[in-house]
Amino acid sequence: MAASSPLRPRKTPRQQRATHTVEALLEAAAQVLEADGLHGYNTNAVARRAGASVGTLYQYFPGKDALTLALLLREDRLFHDAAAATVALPGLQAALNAFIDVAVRQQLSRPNLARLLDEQEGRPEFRAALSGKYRFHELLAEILCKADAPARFQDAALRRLAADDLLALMRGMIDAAGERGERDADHLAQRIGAAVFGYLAAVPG
Amino acid sequence: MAASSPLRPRKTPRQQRATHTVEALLEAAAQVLEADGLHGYNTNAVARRAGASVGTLYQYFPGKDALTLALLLREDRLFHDAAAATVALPGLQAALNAFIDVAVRQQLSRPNLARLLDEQEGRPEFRAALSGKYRFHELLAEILCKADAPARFQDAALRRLAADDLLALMRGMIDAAGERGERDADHLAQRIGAAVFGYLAAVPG
Amino acid sequence: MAASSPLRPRKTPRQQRATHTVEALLEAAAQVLEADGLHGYNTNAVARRAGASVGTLYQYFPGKDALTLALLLREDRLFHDAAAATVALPGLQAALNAFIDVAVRQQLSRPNLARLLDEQEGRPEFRAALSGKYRFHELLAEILCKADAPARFQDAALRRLAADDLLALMRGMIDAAGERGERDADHLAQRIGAAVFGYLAAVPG
Amino acid sequence: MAASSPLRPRKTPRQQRATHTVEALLEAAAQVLEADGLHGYNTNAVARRAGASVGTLYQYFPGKDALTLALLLREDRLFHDAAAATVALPGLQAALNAFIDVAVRQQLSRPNLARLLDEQEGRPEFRAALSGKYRFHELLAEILCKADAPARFQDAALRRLAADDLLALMRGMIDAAGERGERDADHLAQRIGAAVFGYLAAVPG
DNA sequence: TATGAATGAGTGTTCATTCAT
DNA sequence: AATGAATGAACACTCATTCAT
Repeated sequence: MAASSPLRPRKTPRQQRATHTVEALLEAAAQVLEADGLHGYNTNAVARRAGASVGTLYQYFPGKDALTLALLLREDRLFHDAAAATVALPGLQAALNAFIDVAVRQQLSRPNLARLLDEQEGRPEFRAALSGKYRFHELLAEILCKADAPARFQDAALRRLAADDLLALMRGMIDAAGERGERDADHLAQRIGAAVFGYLAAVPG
Repeated sequence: MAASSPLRPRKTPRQQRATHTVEALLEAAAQVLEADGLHGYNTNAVARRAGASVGTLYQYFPGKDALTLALLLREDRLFHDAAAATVALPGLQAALNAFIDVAVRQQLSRPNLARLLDEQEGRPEFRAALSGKYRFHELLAEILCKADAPARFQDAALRRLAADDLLALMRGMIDAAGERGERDADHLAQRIGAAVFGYLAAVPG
Repeated sequence: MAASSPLRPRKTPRQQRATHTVEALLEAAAQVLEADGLHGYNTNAVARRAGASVGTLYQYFPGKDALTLALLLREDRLFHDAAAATVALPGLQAALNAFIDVAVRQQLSRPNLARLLDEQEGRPEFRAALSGKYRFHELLAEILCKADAPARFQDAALRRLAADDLLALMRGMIDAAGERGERDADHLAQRIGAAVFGYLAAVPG
Repeated sequence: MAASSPLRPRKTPRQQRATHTVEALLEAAAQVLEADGLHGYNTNAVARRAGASVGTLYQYFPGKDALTLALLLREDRLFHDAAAATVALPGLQAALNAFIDVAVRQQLSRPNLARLLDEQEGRPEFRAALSGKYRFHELLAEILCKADAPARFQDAALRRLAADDLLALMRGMIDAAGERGERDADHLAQRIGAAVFGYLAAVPG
């Protein structure tokens, strides 16, 4: 199952030790990004912080971008799993509020990491690799399908657009809040809720 | 009194030719960022596209960051000037809608540039240099002071927070729309309006 | 008395399984060189193709050079054994033609491998290890001693020089033919024969 | 005229200083190959020996291979120019002897360099770039057209094959002689002549 | 002053080799 | 003995910056 794409992980670790190493590398990458930003994010620094050598890093990742992508996917999966649980909540409002809450807490926990990864997601190299994964849009869209959602969101295209807008809106507000050093997740979630529900009520169909 | 800060332009061009060169360099920087992204943004490429030499670039800018900052300030000023005109419009709704419109049109004209500069604005090196300039927050805050705005925005802290939130929300939505290739500025502005006015109506005071 | 030279095989395999492993490694090395050239020739690739691990490779060979040398010796021995049989043939012409034929067939069977090994033979690290082995010169020189050979090859120095020249001439022509993709061994052998016999007839004594 | 192929020189030097630098880099590459072999041939070593920095090397050559190719072309051109002058000599024998002489002297002057470059010429990356250049075959073929050459070389295919064979034969003999440390160019040329004229007289048509 | 050649620290990546399991 | 994970020195290459002309 190992692949030779420049972005796919090089080999699936078979021994337990190897699994630990991969985990350590991803966590180190996250820490370096959070602490030192893109500027300090280089393969040697990541390996060092992971307590490994560069060579080890390259055993599992065919290049720096592959490491970044793996980290992106890891964070996205964390968010996706938590967000998926909110979809089932009864009622549009409860589900959306929970969704917002999950997003806020995830992004505020390591604000710099979250922001930098958001930026990385925009890179053309990653678009293809990310397009099929963790579709937050679809989770949101599913929420917008709920019985008590405005009727016009029965339209799939509109729903999709709304999901995109809301995700972007949330990301923008959370990233900015993180950059300002905000820590009060509840307050931020409330304000985001105001924008989100306002959007849903008023967006032209 | 001319300064030697690593971010301040090296010399204020007094001759017309010099002004022209600086303009060409900034425009070249903008074009490179728009077309090739951060990846292709290097001093040699900028100088080449400007029809100048690297040496010339360094005559006017003490370093790459100073060039980036100058570009940031240029774009910010363009936006600021257009946005400032909207503040005087009568009524909260008219002013805000105009403000949104200005923001959408500016950012959609060169979506990649806008997004990349947004990212750059977050860099610590630039925070100090940008903090005193072009305060979009204050423009927005001024709009929120209007007679027909919700009374709770008389509170300066709340107003400031709302302005921050709204700017972030707008940026998030416009950047994402630009990344998706959206071109219909009016439609985007309408959707942003929905979120903005919803936020203002519902944000907890 | 087993040695720890960096070129001598680490241990003489006594068990059959070990012999088999060593064979597999050598054959894998040959295949990698033939298919991927020097560029693809690395210990991990060789081990993988042999169905073994790098660790195993290093159990039998103290280093990459030792592996290369062993391969060189294996190929040389193959050639030597076949060539030695030609020496006994009656008459200079028959013997020489047979010798040429053997050389052509051996080198054309895996032209890239042959060429790359020829190049490796020149490396200083290998000179000493190869100098005492498989002396093709001596086989050729023996042929040049035959009764019907030109009388001036009674001189040992001249004979030795001629043997060197002829081997070099043959290698050069076969390598080039292999590189061009020639497959007709007989035709090539004929042309080589023309040069070889011409040389013997005319070389100044 | 600057190119973006990975093998074409990056920019044509315009200032005199730059021309000197390029010359120095090529000469340094030649010296490193001659003295330290492929093992010591790396871009930093070449730059250092040229009294330049790596960066300078990469201003003129887009990569190590491009440097190697440029050196190959330089050496080939030297040989080609000298060899071309021999074609006009009257008579097959005089021309061929002169050709051999030129080849021997060129290759013996820096035997290791000559051999290593011969090896490099075989690399697939270079085949295309070299195929249209300096066609020694054609020079030799021209010589084989002379009035006093065997009539069967009127056939173009046969002539081409003979030229290939003779070049290969010469290279093989000279490289081997160089490796053995031979210095007597005249003697070597005589022996090569024996093989060459023997080939021409006896090669099957 | 403008040019563009030169610099070299920094970074990504490879691969021969070692060693814990 | 065999495995394959880990190591790290070595090397290719970039690019912000300097400086001779």
